[in-house]
Amino acid sequence: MEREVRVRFAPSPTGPLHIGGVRTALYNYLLARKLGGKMLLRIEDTDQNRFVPGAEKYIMEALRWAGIEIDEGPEQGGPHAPYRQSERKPMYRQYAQQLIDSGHAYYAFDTPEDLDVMRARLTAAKVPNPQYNAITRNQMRNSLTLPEDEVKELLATDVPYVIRLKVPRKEEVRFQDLIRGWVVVHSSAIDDKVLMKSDGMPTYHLANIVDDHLMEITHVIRGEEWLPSAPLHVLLYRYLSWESTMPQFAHLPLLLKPDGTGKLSKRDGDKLGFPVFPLEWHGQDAETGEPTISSGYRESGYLPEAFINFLAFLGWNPGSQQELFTMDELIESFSIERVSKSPARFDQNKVRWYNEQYLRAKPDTELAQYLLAALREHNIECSEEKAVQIAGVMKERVTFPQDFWREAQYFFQAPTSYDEQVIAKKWNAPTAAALAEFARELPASSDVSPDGIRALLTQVLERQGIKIGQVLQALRVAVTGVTAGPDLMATMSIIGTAETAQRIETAVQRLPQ
RNA sequence: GGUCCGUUCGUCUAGGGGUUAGGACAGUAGAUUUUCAUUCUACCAACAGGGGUUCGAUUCCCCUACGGACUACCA
Repeated sequence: MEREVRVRFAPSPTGPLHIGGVRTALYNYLLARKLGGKMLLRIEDTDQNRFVPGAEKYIMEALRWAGIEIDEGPEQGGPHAPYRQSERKPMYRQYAQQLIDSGHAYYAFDTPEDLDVMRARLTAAKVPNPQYNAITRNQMRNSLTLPEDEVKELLATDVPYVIRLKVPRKEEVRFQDLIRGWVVVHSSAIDDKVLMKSDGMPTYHLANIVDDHLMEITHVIRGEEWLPSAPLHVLLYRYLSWESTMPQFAHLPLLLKPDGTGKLSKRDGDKLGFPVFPLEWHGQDAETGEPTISSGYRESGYLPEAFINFLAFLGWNPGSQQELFTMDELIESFSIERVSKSPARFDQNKVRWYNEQYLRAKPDTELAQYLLAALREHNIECSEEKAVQIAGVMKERVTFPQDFWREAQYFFQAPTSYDEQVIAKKWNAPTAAALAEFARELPASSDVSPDGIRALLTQVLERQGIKIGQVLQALRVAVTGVTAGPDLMATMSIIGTAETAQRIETAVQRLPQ
């Protein structure tokens, strides 16, 4: 019987999610939806030392903003609750015990100092890969080397100990990665990983295998940084006798810093010149403890659709020439086989381009709301109708929602200064005279449409014997103060004939001829 | 150092034993526009190197180089 597809996104709440994490979540989500399965969110908080308050909430909010819906998780619950590993603590012990009973794991009583000494000794002896393994475990203090009685005694006391996996000395471990094909690693390259820490918490390796099994996960889609430890996970499935239902693995290519040196990390914050986080993050400096703010895509004005579309294409493509995809289209077209193997760099230009595309596709009435919100903040009255008109003429010229207000202020405020270059070149007595006459007649004009205003202007200029091209730049600067903007006739029409006339008169008075 | 993964225009990528190696972003030029932007058109620009296999390799294999990940009682 075909198993229901179940995938999980399993972040550790040690800070904000960065865009690489969002992409991992996205690919998991796309696969789940594509195959009619379930998307789980599991919080991997087994390291109590690295707990960061607010991180879990941030992760959930970021996913929600991005449009990645969770079917089972800490918030929504589900048949395999709880979905926080710290709350599942009692469940892991028995599996570690099972491994000990079957001879695949053992107790180790070495102190951190013992381990340091061991590593130092191996390094001094020029051992290529100092690790706790099939060879070195014989020289350490563990249930393999100590007499049985002593082990029992130690366990009965409160001497701290860990449980380690007994990795075979010589064995090829292989698995098939959905993206990379067969991956083979020799067991000698894997060390005797700690499964249970001395604080009673499982490590990632144990917890993730146990939870994936219990939660009936069918596909593990995670970052490439997990590739080297995947064989270890295969070994765990085998020793726990779960190999027949072991999930399929897919290791995603990393997201690199734009200069190509190293993977993107959350510590990059704002250092790269673009946000690495979906949402703004309020944290604190690791050394000084000072509060810090890292910018986010949401606050920078990126639309989630654009952000997601861009992110989906970082390491995946549909094989067609289509660039713009809604979430539903992404789901429809997604396949894990088309994820590329090689790492990708973030391209700021392209995210911006995506944002412009999605912004322009929105109806004017919706875009007008961005402007209206900014106007309210500045205590400026504006009818919805007027805001819709402005949005309509401005939409081709903006990248972010906040650009509407920034670029369109002259619709509400008369210019306080005028572009000097245009004035020097285009402002002269005949022009001023013609514009003055235009301004005198404009308020009485019955047709206030762009075409009507144009007709009046043409009429006035004809009387004066001036060509329209000679005065338009001057007129624009007189009305708006700046040289660039949407169609001037439409601009004047939106500003209103009375206000436009007044602005022209002001300019005629103030500017030298 | 060791293990593993990767390498097509500046960037994201398509392709795949015989192609004018395709698209998108960026860049450049032109057209449109009263301006700027948009839009349109064109241009620029890539198979890391060396060996094989083959009639023929950018494509398959090997080596080298380069890049990256991992190498914790972190995930």
